[in-house]
Amino acid sequence: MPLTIYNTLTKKKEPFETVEPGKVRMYVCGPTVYDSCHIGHARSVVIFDVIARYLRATGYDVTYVRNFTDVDDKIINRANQTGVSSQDVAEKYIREFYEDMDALKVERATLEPRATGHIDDIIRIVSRLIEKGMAYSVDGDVYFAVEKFSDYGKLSGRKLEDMEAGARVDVDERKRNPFDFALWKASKPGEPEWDSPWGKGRPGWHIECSAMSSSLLGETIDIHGGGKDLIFPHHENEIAQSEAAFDKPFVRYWIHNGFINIESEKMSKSLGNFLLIRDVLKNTHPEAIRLFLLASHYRSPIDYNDRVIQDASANLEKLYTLLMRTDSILDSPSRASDRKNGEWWLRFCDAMNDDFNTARGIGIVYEAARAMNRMMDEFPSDPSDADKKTLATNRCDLLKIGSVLGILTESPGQYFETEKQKKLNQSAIDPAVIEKLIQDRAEARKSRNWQQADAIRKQLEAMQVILEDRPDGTIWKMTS
RNA sequence: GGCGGCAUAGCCAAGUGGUAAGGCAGCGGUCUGCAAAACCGUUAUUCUCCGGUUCAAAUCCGGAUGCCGCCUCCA
Repeated sequence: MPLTIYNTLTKKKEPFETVEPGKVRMYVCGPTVYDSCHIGHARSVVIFDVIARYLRATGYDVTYVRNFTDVDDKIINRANQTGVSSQDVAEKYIREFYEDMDALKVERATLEPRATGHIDDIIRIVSRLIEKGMAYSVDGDVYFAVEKFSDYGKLSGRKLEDMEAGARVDVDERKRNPFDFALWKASKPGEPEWDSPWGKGRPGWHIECSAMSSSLLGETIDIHGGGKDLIFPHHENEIAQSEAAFDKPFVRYWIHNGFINIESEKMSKSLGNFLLIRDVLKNTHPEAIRLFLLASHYRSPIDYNDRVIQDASANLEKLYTLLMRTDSILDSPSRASDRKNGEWWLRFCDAMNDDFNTARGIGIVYEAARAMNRMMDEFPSDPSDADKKTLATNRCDLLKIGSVLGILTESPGQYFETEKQKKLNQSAIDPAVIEKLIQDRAEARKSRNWQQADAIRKQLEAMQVILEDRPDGTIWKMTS
């Protein structure tokens, strides 16, 4: 099955055909850098990270642009509140964004431009829109005239006449239509500003994306993505600006991800339930967060709560347990060396080709895991080379899928060690005490003193320590 | 008021015309000195409800109920 993508513009799944065969040009709206990133940002960034990885894994040459909007009212407000410059605010949160996304194992985009790096492009487009009569300037501000763009509303499915003028829009006498939006804003004293044909000022919201997208990727691009909330007005306005300026379709496929609720409630500042990525990372493995984010379809709303995070964590552990087991059987755990596309990879691609159905893809991962465990259960104590080869091929598929989802990137040993360490730090139990008890138990077992051995097991259980007796010795894990 | 979405087992979640993936939890079993891990079996005659179309519907159409989102520079 060829790749199909649900296009917000047409409200249908469509076969994916790029402007230039084999090449994908995609642009995803990055953050306005005025505050720390929350779990909702993580969802959007991780989803498009996976989309880019998948397109590359299936042979596309992908140019992925994710911007930073680093000049904006919210940044200026933040700067005024905290008494630092807008640039400092932006720098701080760009730095945080990278810290958070690196921790979540998000790959860097091909290009990560900043709005302030494209002021010339912005001015050029705004001038052009004025020349074409699609925009007008008033007192140093420039507005886009929505009535001049006949397709206005085609993305969000709204009609200007339906949008009850003035209902929830500030009435501004200087605007010809209440939905006209600012392309350029005259600066007030102390605000960031650039010279322009309309006087000193700064870009309005939407225009920076049109500028960066067209200058870095071209006037028609393949994919433009972002959160659902951006459909209106942000993306609607981007279409208006870009298509009015260039007279070409702006974007072929619009992709929008759904939102995250917290305990069934919308995240909002007023409810105080904004979950920052850095806080979630304190207690949850980054790959478990990715697993949680990808376990539902990207357009569905999802709920964040302890239960689903525990599920994701348990599932991740299950997969690393499997990898550890395969590695104990395989002499040299082949990595990308065995590049053959096995059954699991092909089935995974089938799922992903259906509008990036990661939920189904993850289901296939678990099926593969079960099949591999079963295979190993049935192995003789000294498995043949043919057995090992089959296992290695399966393992290779699993890791290849993992490299698209951004999971299973650690060695199992490393994974279990860091998880253990993290839980130990939280529980304040001395590992030396645990090791000592395990030794005592080993001796009790040697002398077949089962009562003593079980007593120690119980004692350790009370300390959140679970024992696992293996042929080559006893290992231990911390619970939750 | 306008636009849109969702409703599948105790929980999470795929499935958009051909007879209900997967995960968690539960129960029974294999393995184990006991466990753990792993595996096997089992758990929705049925997809919010009512009509309709069809040889065939969780899937399409109409209606009802419930929940949610956007229309405020929120991912």
